[in-house]
Amino acid sequence: MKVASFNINGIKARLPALLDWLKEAEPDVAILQEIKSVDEGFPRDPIEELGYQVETHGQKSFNGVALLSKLPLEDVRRGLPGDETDEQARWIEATVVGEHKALRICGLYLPNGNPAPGPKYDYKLAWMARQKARAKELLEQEEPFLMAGDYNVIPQDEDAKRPEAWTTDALALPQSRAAFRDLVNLGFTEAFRARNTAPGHYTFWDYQAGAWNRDDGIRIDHFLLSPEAADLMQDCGIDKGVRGREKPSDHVPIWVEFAL
DNA sequence: ATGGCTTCGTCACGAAGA
Repeated sequence: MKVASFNINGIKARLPALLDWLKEAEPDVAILQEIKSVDEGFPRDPIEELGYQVETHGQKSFNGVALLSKLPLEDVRRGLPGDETDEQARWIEATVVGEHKALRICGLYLPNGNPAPGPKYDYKLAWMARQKARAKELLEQEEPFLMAGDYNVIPQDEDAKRPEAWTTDALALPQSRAAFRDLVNLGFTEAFRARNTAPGHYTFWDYQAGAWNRDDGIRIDHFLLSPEAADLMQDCGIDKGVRGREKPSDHVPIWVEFAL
């Protein structure tokens, strides 16, 4: 079973690029972030025509996450628990039922947090604390589960082409990195780094300043796997080439193949 | 050396992203 995550930066602007990628990458499950659409405005039809069940958690203009699956999705849950006043659509969960086992999937779009310090950074750290609480609950099930998406965290210096440019940024501040480590250290496997320790692998290149042409990227999209999911991982990767296409998102897809 | 863009919503530009 191939599970992929892709921050598409607007479903309306990205529909052709998304459909092209789905047809060629053929993920069984695609976790989308920044759909920037309300649920009613999401173009379900062309995606359903490719054989996907579509579950969205959207809002107007900003944020918004979605799950696409060729296998049945059960127990869909929208929103990150822990703060009833939080109106930002950044979290969606569902269980995908495979041939032999089920996999709980959490799709997330973690707050950017800039400028830091400030209220947006406080929101980011509070959101990460809520994510940690939810992760603990799910780990206690001792079943395969994963949390994937745009974490808006550069875990280490080797995850940026120019780490010195990010030292005061919310994506790389020590507190952000500590919160990410704290989460991983609950017992998760960070899929990409479990298989590849080399620098120079990125998932985001800014639209500005010719970042793509200079390969001036950062690695901020991640898969965290529970022990039971990590045992099933067969391969993972980054679809870097997608960034060089017509009208691309500023992120590229990442994926994990499971023996499921 | 520096700055360079793209999206959405609503209607020419502001806000947000990272």
